[in-house]
Amino acid sequence: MNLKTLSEHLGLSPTTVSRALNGYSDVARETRERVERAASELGYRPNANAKRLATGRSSIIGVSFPTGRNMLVDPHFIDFLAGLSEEAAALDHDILISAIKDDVGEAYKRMAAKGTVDALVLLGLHLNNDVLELMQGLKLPFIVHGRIPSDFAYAYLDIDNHGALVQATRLMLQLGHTRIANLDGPVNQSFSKARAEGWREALQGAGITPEPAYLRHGQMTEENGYIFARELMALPTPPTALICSSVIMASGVYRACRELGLSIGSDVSVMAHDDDLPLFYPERMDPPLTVTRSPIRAAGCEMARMVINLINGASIQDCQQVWPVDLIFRASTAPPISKPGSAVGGAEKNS
Amino acid sequence: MNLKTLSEHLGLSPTTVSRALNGYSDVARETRERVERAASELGYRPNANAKRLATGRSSIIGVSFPTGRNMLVDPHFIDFLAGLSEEAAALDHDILISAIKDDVGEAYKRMAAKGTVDALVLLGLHLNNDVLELMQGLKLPFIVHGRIPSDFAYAYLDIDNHGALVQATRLMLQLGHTRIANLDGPVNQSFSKARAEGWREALQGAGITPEPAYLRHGQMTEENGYIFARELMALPTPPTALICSSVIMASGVYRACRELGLSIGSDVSVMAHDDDLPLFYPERMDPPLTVTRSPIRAAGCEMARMVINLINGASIQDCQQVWPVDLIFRASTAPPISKPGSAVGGAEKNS
DNA sequence: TTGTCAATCCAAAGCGCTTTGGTAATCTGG
DNA sequence: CCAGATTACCAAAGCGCTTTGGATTGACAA
Repeated sequence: MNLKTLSEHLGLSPTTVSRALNGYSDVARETRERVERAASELGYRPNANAKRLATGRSSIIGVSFPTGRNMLVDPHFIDFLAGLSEEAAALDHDILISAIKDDVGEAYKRMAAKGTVDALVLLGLHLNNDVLELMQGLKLPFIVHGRIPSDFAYAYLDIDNHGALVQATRLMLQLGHTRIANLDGPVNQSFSKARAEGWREALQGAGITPEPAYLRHGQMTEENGYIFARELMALPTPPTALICSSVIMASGVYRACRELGLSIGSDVSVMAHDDDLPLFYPERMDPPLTVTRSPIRAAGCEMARMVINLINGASIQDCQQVWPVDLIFRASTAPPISKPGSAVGGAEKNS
Repeated sequence: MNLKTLSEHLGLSPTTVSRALNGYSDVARETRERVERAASELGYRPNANAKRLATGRSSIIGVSFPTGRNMLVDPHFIDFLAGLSEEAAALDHDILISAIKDDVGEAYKRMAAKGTVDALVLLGLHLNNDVLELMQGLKLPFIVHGRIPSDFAYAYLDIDNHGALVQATRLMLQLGHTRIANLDGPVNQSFSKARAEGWREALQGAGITPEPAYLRHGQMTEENGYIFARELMALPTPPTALICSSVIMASGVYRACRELGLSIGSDVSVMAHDDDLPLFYPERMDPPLTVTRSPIRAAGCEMARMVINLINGASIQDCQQVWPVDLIFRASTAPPISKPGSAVGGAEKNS
């Protein structure tokens, strides 16, 4: 059942049927209704590829992620993808995921030239990445999750990672901590850098020199949380507060503390950034985990809307958002205990 | 840069250029090489939509999952998707994920008629689902992850869930357990049913009547593992062996046992099915978890290959696989302790 | 020399849709 | 009653590719 046979069936021209189905005003209401009825009765669906060829639009938005295998097993990415695809579906768009193996630039060029997708959602961009320059040269609209420094204006959605760490660090400071560690994400990711800077600034604002050994970078896994916590607590002067980049990491920290016999919320304070991942519930942890919070799934939803706006001609300036994060206080953070014998720093302040 | 301008540039007809690029034999080797060189130098990429319209093939395989939100947050699904997309990319196919909201049948019909995808990969099918009958009516090739009873032959890949539970139950029996619980998946899923039947048969084979209270169905979450374990252990005659449908569930069981002061591997034996999920490592659990094992990611890879074969005309009979599972014995399973005072059943047999 | 055949190449007809640039009929107001 | 608007429809020209069904050439055997 294609347009031609449907139009013959109706005794109309393909033009009129097409225009009726696409909501043009130059077709009589009565005719439109007749066409719509026939189309649904006969189960007519316009051939997507013909439509795409004729219009030059595919209603498919591509999601690309550079690192191949690693990305798809990261719950952060997945939850983001869930939000994106859900909202895209609601707006009649499909999501095409393409696992890029090696040459990212080449893959983007290919996608742009092939015309399979109307726009690209870029994820997990590294710092000092030339991908933005490359995309600028292509005609394909794109939006980035996160921000990286660039001479160009581009569409993005990011959360306020810098502000999150400022808030988190200040909270620890207000509780009286001075030895505050930052268990950060991978060193080459922009969000990690923003977090590190927020941490540094908040400390310096309180007159404390950031201790380099208290800043650790790595993939946000349970494993790394565990390793970092063990290493930090083995320092001659261990931190009393640990700020983690993810709840997953924090769960590794909890495990390390349990092994070391450290009581979280008294011996050591722990907090993390909570992306609201489906399998990790900070409020159910023992003790409940203090977090800065911003659901990554919601970011996916919003980015679907934004990228579709972009396709429809919205200006780049209208497609730039930075989301603030909430600070949710729970039992994993408390004033430090001044242990006799290891009294370094102290709790001069009270919150 | 399209075919026409490229062919003008070369002083050849579009026909010849097209045929050269697509490897037809009726073009001189020298010409072909000249065309290929020019194409890569000028960065020519055939327009995907024009190609699709002309050939009727899209090289896109659709993945559909009925349950909307729940699915994308399930690590099992994600890891499967990772394998699928990786292998599909290697075979020059893209993956299109469409989150279906409400009417599944309608959505499939739409996909089939639109021609966006060459085939569909069906996941998470419920028992007594009419989706197979529906797909049979469509011309779109499809393959199912799992098996559900049907009058038709259809392509599928499944693991031997029945055999897995037979193996697991027999292991527990050989260790001397007689009160063996099955913490199964959702009741309306075919794999859960197969597992329940395997459990039942293995017990009956040993002359033991399956105790209905020992069979629990539910989503394979940590939460449910915890709840089921608490409930089972609160029975007047609690089981001494727990077989879980997933490592995730088992981690909930571990938590429950810790709380109850039960020592896993002596007070109670625990095992699970291991899909080889990236964030759940049974060998690192404490104690290491005995499992039946079959990487779900590998299933995704293989299904990509199978569905592409199917598109290329392979017979349905050649696209049916059932994978055996490995049994990996670790410290979480051991002979039961005959507690004085609650001696019900016993360890008559030795392995 | 002539017919045959393989080797190369190409014109033109789609694939199924949208969109441009109309035409014909009907409706206005003067 | 007529010029100009308005309304409702449609023919035909693409979109950029593949594929069918030749056409052309030169080699080779008869």
